[in-house]
Amino acid sequence: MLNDEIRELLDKISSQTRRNYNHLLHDLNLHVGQDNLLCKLWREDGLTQVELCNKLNCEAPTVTNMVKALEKKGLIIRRKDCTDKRITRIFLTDAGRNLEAPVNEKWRKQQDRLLSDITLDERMLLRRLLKQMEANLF
Amino acid sequence: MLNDEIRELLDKISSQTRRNYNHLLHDLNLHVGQDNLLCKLWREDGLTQVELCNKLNCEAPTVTNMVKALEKKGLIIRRKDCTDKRITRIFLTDAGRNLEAPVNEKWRKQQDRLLSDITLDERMLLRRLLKQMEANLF
DNA sequence: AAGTTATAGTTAGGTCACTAATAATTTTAG
DNA sequence: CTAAAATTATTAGTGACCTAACTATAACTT
Repeated sequence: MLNDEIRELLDKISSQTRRNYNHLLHDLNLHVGQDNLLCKLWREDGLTQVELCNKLNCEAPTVTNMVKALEKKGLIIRRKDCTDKRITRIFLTDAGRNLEAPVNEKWRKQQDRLLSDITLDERMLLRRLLKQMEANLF
Repeated sequence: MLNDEIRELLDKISSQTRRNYNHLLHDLNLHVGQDNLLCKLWREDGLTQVELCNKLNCEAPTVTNMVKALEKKGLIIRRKDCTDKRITRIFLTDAGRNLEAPVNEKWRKQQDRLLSDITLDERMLLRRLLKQMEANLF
C-alpha cells in the first residue's frame, strides 16, 4: 500500500541518515545530536537550556545530559544567569566555535549525497510536501 | 538554502514521528522500535537474529537487547536451531501475534495524519523521490 | 586432523531520548 | 506579605542505538 511504503521509506531514510551522519561526525569526535545543539549555538550563543529544548524539540533532561557531555569535551561552558538564578546559559568555547566549518562540510556532503539525481524542481516540490507533513505532525 | 531546509525538515519529521509513534505505542506497552521487530515476525516467524539485523537495518547487540526485552514481556520466545547451534530463532507467542491488529491500527492512524492534505498524485511522486533518496544512502 | 577463518550472539560501556520525581528559584495571588 | 503556583534545571531509571571486545560454533585449508 502506498501510505505504508511512504512510512517505511521515511523510516529507512531517517535511520540510515542518522547512522551515516554518526559515522561522518565520528571523525570530529562528535555524536549525532551534539552537532545539532552546537548548530543552535553557532546561530545564537548564550542560549538557556529551555531555549535549547524548544529549538531541538527535545526534553529538558536530554539537554542536561548533552550539555554535560559537550562540556566534558570542552566545546561549551555553562554560566549562571545573574538576574535569574534558575537559568543556566550555554556558551561556546573557541574549540566549539572552530567546529562550525568542518561540521557544515560534513552536512553538505551528506545532503548532496542524499539529494543527488533529484532535480531542482523536484527538490522544491519535495520541500513543499515535507513542509505539509511537518505541519501535520504538531 | 534549499538543501539545508530539506535536511532539517526530514530531521524534524523523523524525530517527531518517532516521538508520536512512541506515545501511540505506549498504550500497547510497546516502545518505538519494538513494533518494527514484531512486524518482521508477523511477516515471517522464526527469523534468526542476523536476519532481524538485516531487516531492521541495525546492529547485532541492538537485536540482542530488543529480543531480551520482548521476551521479558512474553511477546516472543527464543529457540536454538538444532542443525546449527550458533543460531537462535525468534518465534512469536500468542500475545505477540495478537498485537498485530492494534499496532497496525496505530500505524495507519499516524500515517493518515502525516499524509493528510497530500493528494494521491503527490503521494506517488513523493514515493518516487523518497525511493531515490533511499537508494542514494547506501 | 589441526589450525585458521568466518559466522552468530552476547557483554560492556557509551550517547541520545524519554518519563517521573525532586530541588531551587521566581512569580503570582489571596 | 506570605502561601501557592509556575519555571528552570537535575537526578534516577528505562530503552534504542552504537562500537569494541568477547565466546561459541561451524566451515574451510593445508
